[in-house]
Amino acid sequence: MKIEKDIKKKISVPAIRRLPLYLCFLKSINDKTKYITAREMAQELHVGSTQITKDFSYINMEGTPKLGYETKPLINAIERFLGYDIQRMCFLIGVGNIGKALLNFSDFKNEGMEIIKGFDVDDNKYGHIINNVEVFNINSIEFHFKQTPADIGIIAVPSSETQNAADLLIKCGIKAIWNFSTMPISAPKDIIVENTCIDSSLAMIKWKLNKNVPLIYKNRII
Amino acid sequence: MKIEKDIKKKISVPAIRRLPLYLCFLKSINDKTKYITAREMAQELHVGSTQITKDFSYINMEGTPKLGYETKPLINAIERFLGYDIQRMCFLIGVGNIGKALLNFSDFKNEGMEIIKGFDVDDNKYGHIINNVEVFNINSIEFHFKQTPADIGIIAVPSSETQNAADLLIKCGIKAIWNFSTMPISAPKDIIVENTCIDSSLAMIKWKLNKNVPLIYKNRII
DNA sequence: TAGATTGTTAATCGATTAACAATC
DNA sequence: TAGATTGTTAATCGATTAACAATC
Repeated sequence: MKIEKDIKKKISVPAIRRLPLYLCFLKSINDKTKYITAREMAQELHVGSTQITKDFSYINMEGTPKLGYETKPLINAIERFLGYDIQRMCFLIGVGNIGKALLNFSDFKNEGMEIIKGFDVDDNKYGHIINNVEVFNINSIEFHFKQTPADIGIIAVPSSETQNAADLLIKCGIKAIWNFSTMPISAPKDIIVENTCIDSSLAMIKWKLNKNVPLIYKNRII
Repeated sequence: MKIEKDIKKKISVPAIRRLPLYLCFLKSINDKTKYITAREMAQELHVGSTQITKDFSYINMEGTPKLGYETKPLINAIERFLGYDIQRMCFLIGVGNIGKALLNFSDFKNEGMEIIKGFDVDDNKYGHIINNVEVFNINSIEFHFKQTPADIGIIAVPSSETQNAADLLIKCGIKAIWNFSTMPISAPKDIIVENTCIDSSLAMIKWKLNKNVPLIYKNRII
C-alpha cells in the first residue's frame, strides 16, 4: 500500500515545457494574490484547468479545495523541479546575431544558467566582451574547458558548421547541447540535446496563413 | 472509389514542424545527390524512416522503390507546402536583443517573410535603421499599418508588455502573431498565434541535467 | 527474378480530457 | 450543510511505429 503511494507518476515532456509558462504567470501575480485556482489560471493562459491540476500534481504540489494553490510555494516548487536553483556553467559557440542576443539575455541567471565564455571563428571578434563575457578563438575551446568546465554548450553557428561545433563540445566533455541551428546534430546517447529551431515556428505560421483557415481543436487554435 | 482517393490525409502538427528540418538537410545535399532514400535521411537526422516516408506522403510527394525521392522536387514541394513561395510582410515590436537578432536574420526572405518595419517604446531607437529596416515609435503603428499592411506581427518585448503589444497588432488587423515572450497572449480565435518560448527549451535541459539520466525512448533521447 | 524501398493499414503508445469521487 | 475546487481514474484522442503488401 505504502509502496504504491510512493511510485511517482511520470511527468510528460509537454508538461515540462509548460512549467516555465506557469512560472512566468505566477511571478507576475505573486505580489497580488496569495492563492490561485487552476480555473483562474486556465482562463488567463488559455489551457484546460484539468491540465494545470494534473501538471501540478506531477511536481507534487497540492492545492486546497475551494482555495486553490498557494502562489509562492508553487513558484518555488516549479523552480526547484526544473533545477533553476542549481547554477550551470555554459559555453557559447557562435557570436553572431543569435549568439549576441543570448549573451544579453538577463533571465538566464534566474534560471540557473550562466554563459561564461563565447567562441567564434571570426578573429575580429576575439577579445570582445559582451555583457561581461569574453569571446575567444574557437580553436582554444578545449584549453578553456579545462580551465573552467561547463555543463551546457550553446550552438549558434550557420547550419553548415553545426556538427563541427557539436563535435568540439562533445570532445570537451559537455553534458548538454542547446542547438539553435536548423540542422540537427549527431551525439552519443548520454548527451542531452535540445533543438530550438525557429524555422519550425515560422513554418507553422506560414502554413496556417496559406491555409487561411484557423485549425481549431477543442476551442483552441493549434 | 475515385472520391475516396481524393480525400487528403490530415498532416499532423509535429510533421509540419519537421518539414524545415528535412528542407535544411535536403538543401545541404542538393548539389551532390539526385535521389535520396528515406532510410539514408533517417540515419542522418536520427528519426525513423517510416516517419519520413509518412511525412512526405502528407505533402503528396512520391518516391520510387529502390531509388528513393528526387531531392530537387522534394525541396520545391516542401517550400510550396509551407508557403515559402508567398512573401508575407511583417512588423516587429520590440527592438531589443531578440528583436535585433531577428532583424538580422537573413534566412527569413527565403522563407517568404520580410520584416518591413520595427517599433519600440524607447525614443533613442526611433529612426535607427537595422538591416534596412527603420525603427518607429510604437504609438505610430496604426498609421504605419495603413501605409504598408502586414500579415505577421512579431512580439519581442518584456513579458509585462506582451499583451499590450498583441492588442496593438490585433487592433491594426494583423493575421498572425509570433510571440517570443514567455507570457502567453489572448487573441481572437481567427488570429494565428505561435509561441516561441526559449524558456521551455532551457527548462527541458535543466530538468534533464538534474535528473542526470537520459530519457531514452525507442533509441532516441527525448 | 531477387532484393530493396515505398507507402498504407493496423497496432501501439503517449498525452489530454471528461467524469466523478474526495475534500475543504 | 451546500457549493466549489482538487485530484484521480477511465475514456478519448492524436501521433508514431510496426507489419506487410505493392512496386520498381
